[in-house]
Amino acid sequence: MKIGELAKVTGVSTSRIRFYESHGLLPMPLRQENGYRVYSEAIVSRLKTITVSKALGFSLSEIQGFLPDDPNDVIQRSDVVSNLENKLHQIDQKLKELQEMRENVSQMIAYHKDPNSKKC
Amino acid sequence: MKIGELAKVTGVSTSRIRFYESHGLLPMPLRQENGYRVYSEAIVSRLKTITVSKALGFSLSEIQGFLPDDPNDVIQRSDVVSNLENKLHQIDQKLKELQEMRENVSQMIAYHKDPNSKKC
DNA sequence: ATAAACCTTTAACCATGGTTGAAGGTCAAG
DNA sequence: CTTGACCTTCAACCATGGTTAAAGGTTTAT
Repeated sequence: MKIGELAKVTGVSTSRIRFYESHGLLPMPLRQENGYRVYSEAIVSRLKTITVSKALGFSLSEIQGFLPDDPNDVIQRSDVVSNLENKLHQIDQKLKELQEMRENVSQMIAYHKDPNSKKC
Repeated sequence: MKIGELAKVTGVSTSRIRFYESHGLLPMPLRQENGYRVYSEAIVSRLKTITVSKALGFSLSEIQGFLPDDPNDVIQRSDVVSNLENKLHQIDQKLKELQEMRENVSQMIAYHKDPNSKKC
């Protein structure tokens, strides 16, 4: 498929696809004779993974860190596992921070609803 | 106090203080004859509020939204509460997503450790 | 054959949240 | 009176995550 179709099926704009490619999140695709990019199906799920990860608050460089270099490489086991375990650790860290944030905001709400209860 | 001292007591750089001022988060301070900014104590807690709010994940425009225009004014309760409740909702949403991602990554690790167990 | 719809690259622009530097004024100490 | 530590403004720069425009080539349909 060409870039326009990939954009359509993934909901990611063509400019963004090229942006991701230039920043190393997507591999350099094959080209047609005329220079048009040609994509395989593998790229669709990779792009979706990027989109989901972004929505979860991961930066592009974080995403780059845990995606395999080659979207066809499902199994570079040791690398992938250590990358994923690393990522899991980061997720747990982020969860902890977010939970602390929730606690703080929650307390701020309580305070503002009843300022007499406690000083902040 | 002058800007340097304010920076020292709040831990916020002078450039950042001027940046906040130019972006409406801090009111235009009085000036000495020579043009130097002069701050009162009230600005210290406002700056600290900004710092804490930022740490809680609020953007500068969100913070601007719930800080009173005049740092001597008491923050309007209803505004703050609804802003905070909104933020709490966003945090809960993000927590949910992050927990889902944790689950996914966790499963990916299990898969890569034992590829025969299940297809992904 | 010509328009539209597609593709290419490079460069500039946008917002966010600042920092850094240049060019200069002011103030206190030696 | 000069040095250093402050202060001023304004403009440029940085990273992040893109979009938009310019200038052009290709493909498809009428």
